[in-house]
Amino acid sequence: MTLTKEAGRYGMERQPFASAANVSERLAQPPALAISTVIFALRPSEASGRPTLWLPLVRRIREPFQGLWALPGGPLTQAESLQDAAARNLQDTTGLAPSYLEQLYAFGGLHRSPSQRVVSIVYWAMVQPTEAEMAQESENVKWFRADGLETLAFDHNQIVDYALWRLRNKMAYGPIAYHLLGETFTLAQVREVYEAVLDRTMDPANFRRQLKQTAHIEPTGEYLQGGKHRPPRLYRYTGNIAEDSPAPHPRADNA
Amino acid sequence: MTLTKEAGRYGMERQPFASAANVSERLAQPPALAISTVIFALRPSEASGRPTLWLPLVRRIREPFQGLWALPGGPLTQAESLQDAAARNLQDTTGLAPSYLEQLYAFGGLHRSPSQRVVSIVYWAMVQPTEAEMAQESENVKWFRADGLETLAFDHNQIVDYALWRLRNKMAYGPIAYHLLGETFTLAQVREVYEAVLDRTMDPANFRRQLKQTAHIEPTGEYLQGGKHRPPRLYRYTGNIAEDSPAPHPRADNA
DNA sequence: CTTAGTTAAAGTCATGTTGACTACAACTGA
DNA sequence: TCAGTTGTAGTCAACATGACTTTAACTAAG
Repeated sequence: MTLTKEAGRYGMERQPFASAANVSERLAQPPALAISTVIFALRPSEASGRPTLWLPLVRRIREPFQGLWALPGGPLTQAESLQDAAARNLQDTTGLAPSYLEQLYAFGGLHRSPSQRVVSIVYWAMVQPTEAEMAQESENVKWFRADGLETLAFDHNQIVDYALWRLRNKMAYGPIAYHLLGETFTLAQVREVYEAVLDRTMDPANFRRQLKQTAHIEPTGEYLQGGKHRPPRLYRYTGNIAEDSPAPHPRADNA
Repeated sequence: MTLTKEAGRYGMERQPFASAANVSERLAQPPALAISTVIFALRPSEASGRPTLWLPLVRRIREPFQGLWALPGGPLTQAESLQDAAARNLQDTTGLAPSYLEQLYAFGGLHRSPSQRVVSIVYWAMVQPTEAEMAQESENVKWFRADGLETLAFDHNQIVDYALWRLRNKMAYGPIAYHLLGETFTLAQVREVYEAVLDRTMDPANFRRQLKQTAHIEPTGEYLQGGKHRPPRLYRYTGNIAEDSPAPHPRADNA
């Protein structure tokens, strides 16, 4: 089982190893370090009216990729941790507070940006659709449907795809779905989130049974009024997001 | 559901957001970027003789933390991707080829290093115990048991703990265990890996049944000779590591 | 007031998986 | 030949899952 055989498995490019002698040369021009954030929120689809995934993008106002849409991001400030930087991006872009925030991946390919080499540490977040209704669209900030995106700047299409993949993976287990909803919600709304993200219908009865067993939710005692039919019971999330599994390391960012 | 309430959930530190005006100031002194690798391998325990997890550490030969043990790592070369840099660390340190290599996490706390701020992109790897028997110990490179480590340099204890947590998590599902073994192995050896990493005994009969159903292995037709008892059948791993779930994005590092 | 229509909510049943356990086979060494 | 050990297969109850049925609660039309 040689290295060459193994290399194909995890996509490592074979390449002669640099000698340890030219350390000074390596440090000559360190790569730029950027923080970006993939922000997911729920919005009713124009067509069906059912909730679907959306994310905000910003328009590039300079080269490279001027005019194209890109993930919100920027350089890392000296005074802020990685997670703080991601949260600040989110605040600057949408004006919303993140209901969930987690590191996605560090992208460090050699040719992600045409001129200088850029290493991007990307976070992904979820915001609740309640406050402000995510209204803060402008000339250079716009919300897009998460699936079927047009061509974005840099490798941001791949990054969004990866974030979507991880969102779906985390959704399958763990109670993250609640962070796309408001403070209170009906069980049908939770199911709609699962159906939208995982892209398949689920039996309402079985879904209810499973939720009551595993997830930490409790009825508020109130009911959602205003509908045309029997008003559904409202619930509240009571669990702690830090114990999701598989999940990121709690406080891994703080040191 | 305010930001303050939410902040406690994922451990984000509340902090005034920097204004967008002082971008030039931010770029004045960019953080240093380092690549480190947590390398796991299987070794028989001195006491019980059963296989346990070990990892190689290097001694710091300069300040800060001079004399303490640390994860192998170094700066990022301009010409190599993040994963290549991690693989080079592994090669320089152990001389072994990685059987598995995956990004762990980007650690970017403000005070990880006393003097300059350092952002570390950490990978974790698994090597097979066969070739070279991991013999390459020296004055400044030594193997340690993964549990019960002494105090390491920087925040490397936390990083190792996180890597262990993720290894256990990945082991529970997915067929990564084979990457700690050689090309051929017995089912009992696989079970011993699970027992060592997950730290609990497993029923041999049930373990066999599950493996045959899910994991992709096939008998080689040969048997392991030399034991005192009935010779066990030898197996070979036939699956593709890229389809593990949950897993890192295939080729996320290449762009 | 009655009834049709819709949704919430709970229950039923067959199927598959899991963990604990038993039984048998194969081999070594005394 | 026998005792001891390990590989291998099978059984069984407990449990979770998916598909489905049934009842309850409510609105709106007639």
